[in-house]
Amino acid sequence: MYDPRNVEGKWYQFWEEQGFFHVEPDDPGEVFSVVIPPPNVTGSLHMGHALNVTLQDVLVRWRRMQGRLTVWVPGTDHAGIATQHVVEEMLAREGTDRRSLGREAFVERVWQWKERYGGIITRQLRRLGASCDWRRERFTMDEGLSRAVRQVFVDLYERGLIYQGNYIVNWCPTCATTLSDIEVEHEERDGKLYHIRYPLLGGDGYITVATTRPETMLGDTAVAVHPEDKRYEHLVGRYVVLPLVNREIPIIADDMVDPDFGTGAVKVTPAHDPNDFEMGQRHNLEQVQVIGLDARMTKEAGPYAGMDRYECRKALVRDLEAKGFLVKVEDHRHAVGQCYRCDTVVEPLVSKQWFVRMKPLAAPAIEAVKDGRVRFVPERFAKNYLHWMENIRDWCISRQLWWGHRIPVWTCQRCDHQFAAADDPAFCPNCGSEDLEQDPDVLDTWFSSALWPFSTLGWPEHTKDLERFYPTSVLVTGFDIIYFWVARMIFMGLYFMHKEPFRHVLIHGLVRDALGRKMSKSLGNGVDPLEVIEEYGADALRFTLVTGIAPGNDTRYQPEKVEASRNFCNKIWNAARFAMMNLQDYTPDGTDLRSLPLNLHDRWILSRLEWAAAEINRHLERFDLGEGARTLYDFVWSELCDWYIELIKPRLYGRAGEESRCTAQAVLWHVLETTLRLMHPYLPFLSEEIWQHLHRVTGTPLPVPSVMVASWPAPAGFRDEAAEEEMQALIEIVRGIRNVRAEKQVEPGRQITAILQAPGSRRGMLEEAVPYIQALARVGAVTFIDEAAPAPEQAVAIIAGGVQVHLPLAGLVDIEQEVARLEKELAETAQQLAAVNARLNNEGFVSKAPEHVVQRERQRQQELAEKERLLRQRLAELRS
RNA sequence: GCGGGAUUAACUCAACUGGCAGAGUGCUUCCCUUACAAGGAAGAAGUUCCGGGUUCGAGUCCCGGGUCCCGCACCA
Repeated sequence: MYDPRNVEGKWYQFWEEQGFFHVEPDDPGEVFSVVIPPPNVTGSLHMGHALNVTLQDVLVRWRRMQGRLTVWVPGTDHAGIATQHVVEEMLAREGTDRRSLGREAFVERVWQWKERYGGIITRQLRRLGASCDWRRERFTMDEGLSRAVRQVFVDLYERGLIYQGNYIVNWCPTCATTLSDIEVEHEERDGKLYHIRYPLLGGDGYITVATTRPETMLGDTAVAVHPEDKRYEHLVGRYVVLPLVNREIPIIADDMVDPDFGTGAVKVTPAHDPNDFEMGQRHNLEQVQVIGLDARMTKEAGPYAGMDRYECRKALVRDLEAKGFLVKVEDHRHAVGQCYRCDTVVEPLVSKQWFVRMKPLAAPAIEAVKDGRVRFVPERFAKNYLHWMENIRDWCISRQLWWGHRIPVWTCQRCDHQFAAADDPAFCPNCGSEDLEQDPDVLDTWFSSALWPFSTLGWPEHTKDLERFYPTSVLVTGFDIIYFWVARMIFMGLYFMHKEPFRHVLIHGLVRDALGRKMSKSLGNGVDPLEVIEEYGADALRFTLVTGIAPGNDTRYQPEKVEASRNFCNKIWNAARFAMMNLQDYTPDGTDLRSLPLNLHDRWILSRLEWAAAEINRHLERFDLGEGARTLYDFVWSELCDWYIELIKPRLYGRAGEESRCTAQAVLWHVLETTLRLMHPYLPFLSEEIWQHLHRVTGTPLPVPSVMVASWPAPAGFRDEAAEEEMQALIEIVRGIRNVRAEKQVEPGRQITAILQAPGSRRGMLEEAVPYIQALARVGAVTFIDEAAPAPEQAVAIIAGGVQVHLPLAGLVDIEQEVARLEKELAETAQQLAAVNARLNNEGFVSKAPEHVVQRERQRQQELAEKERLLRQRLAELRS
């Protein structure tokens, strides 16, 4: 039984020590380069990583074997909020917090933490077999990448593409920082719609507004209606008195108001709602901030000051009701924005933040995808990308955190001059003062990861790596970060490198649990890949993750699937053991296999192997890793193991003479060795273990030190259609006999006799195959009779592969049963034949279908007609 | 509201440019046959969600509908 535990670690260490993962930019060859989506330093490997990394590793190992100059750049992301949280929690356990530590000391603690735990995930990637070039490992906060971040910031700042402004942003009160638009998740929730009466100034009536957030009314600075709304036309321009607050605010008309929603009149709170903010700008409305950074009411909220926003809502509604302003409260389902990190309801508020002006950056990034310089696989994701890019808003990049790239902007405390600088400045370039203050905020983590494809290669230095490996060949990532990351890499890459950062984006789905649920900490349904590796091996996990997946689609993790993969590994292991047992006295001597007296099944397996190799290659080219895996599986199990190995057993045991034995050995060696290379991208450890053994056992010097640097199988002209057709017939005959044995319940050990009636075209093949039919179908004597001869008595007839096989089974043959069986088969055959005939008699089909399709149908027609003829003949004999 | 997926054997999923609907698991029967019981042999199992259409031919393309899922959106 194969035990991966004793195998995997050893080979990974060997590969890494031998430097097989590493290449130099000066090395020759067409480039295949990949950058890993950097996992969070705080993270540990989950199934999503495992899938993502396996896909990359399969592609990388395959291309490397193909001879491409292949580099896979690994690294980790500093993950601002997540990492800061982790360290803050640690501090909390120590009974302290970051504020008592102070900024510098806190950042120092985070670095310590990173040094200590940051390596966990990269070690886990090694366990999976990831063939990353670890000498190129980077971290988004290391010196080089920080330099790149500063350079980019300064550049964009100086070109006016980064600006600072007072705008409405998303604020997470728990994380105490702003969030970009995409970091806010909208979730439908049951809420209430409050209808509140706002009295007109002058006391001659009122206007009723509807809101889901009554507490924000304290910050209302207008009421808006649609300009064409007849109901309110006469009120536009008048004022209302804000209840409880007694502020006089105008009634304005704005297109944004939907007359059909609520009462058609909307309260406007420019300081706490993005739409209201815009409306406020259009109408020059005052902003009154009534909710603070701590999600408590500010002093602007008067009597409500200090209350939490939800407490305030309750109190306010009570007061409105008491004073008769509340008209009604309706149930209302609406989307509430929540922080993607901590699920806290986000508070929109106005503050001074840094933004990236997106329109000019987005335009080329849209073009690059539209004209196919960047291709999404599957293509449909391009649509999402384009839609988002085309409707993009400016990107809020400042975060009120301490862990991250600090914004490289300084303000002179003497002359107020503000400037960005790549290097920490000693004095103000304007007035020379040394009294400078740096902006306290840090950048959105995604700002640095947006640079990843070129910053990891050395930018802003003009390195050889950058020149050789950029643009990268393919980016492999999940659909969930297309906006966060992929889109941003594309515009940054185009802007700073003038070239798209990658040619293909391979998108994969989520790994869900066995019930189809998202794996999550709160559900506790996550499966730890490391535990799976411990139990089943990395190869089994890898194979599981890539089998049966289609690009972009989610997959479910089911333990049975890993078992199936583990079994596959074991199957290969046992087949290899068998092969090696029988190859101990064999050493490949470079003889061309074609010069050997090849048997039918030799030619067949060589042909099938070559077909499988071409097929796997084709699937990999198309990023169809799942189909490639399936092809490999089917070839190894259903062809190599089930048939070829069984067929050569008599030969290997010397029953067909020494020459036949040597030939079988030569073919077996070749097929196994080639198959190991074919499987290596999927099953790196197992293939290496066997490949090394195989060479040692057969005393073959290694052509290269490892299968991972061996060459990818290339076509060698072994395709043989005739052999495949004949072998197919032989398989059908063997199966036919086995089937009859099972149906007639012939004892497994009992040998039976077979009498063959075959056309001349099959005669040679069958005569050669006699010993194999005997071995595989447990047949004793095999005799041939003339095609025209009458069928033997008391025999069951099988019509398969264009051949009649008679099995005399005295005592087991019931004529009536036999007639019934053959009639059933005849009916099926006749039906199939009728369908084929109908197709071929159809003028349209013959004239319009491609030649090879018509040809195949003709072939089939012939076979079916022959089968039908033989069945009828046999039935007639039985009935006479 | 707009967009996108999914829908195929009991379960989980494949099926490239339209060309004989396939695997794995499970199920039934038999077998410890000198690589492998994590195995071998044989077998049962399908209205490809429904209804139209295009086509010689549709799981695949088009139109309409059902169910489930996911994005995006300024319904306060």
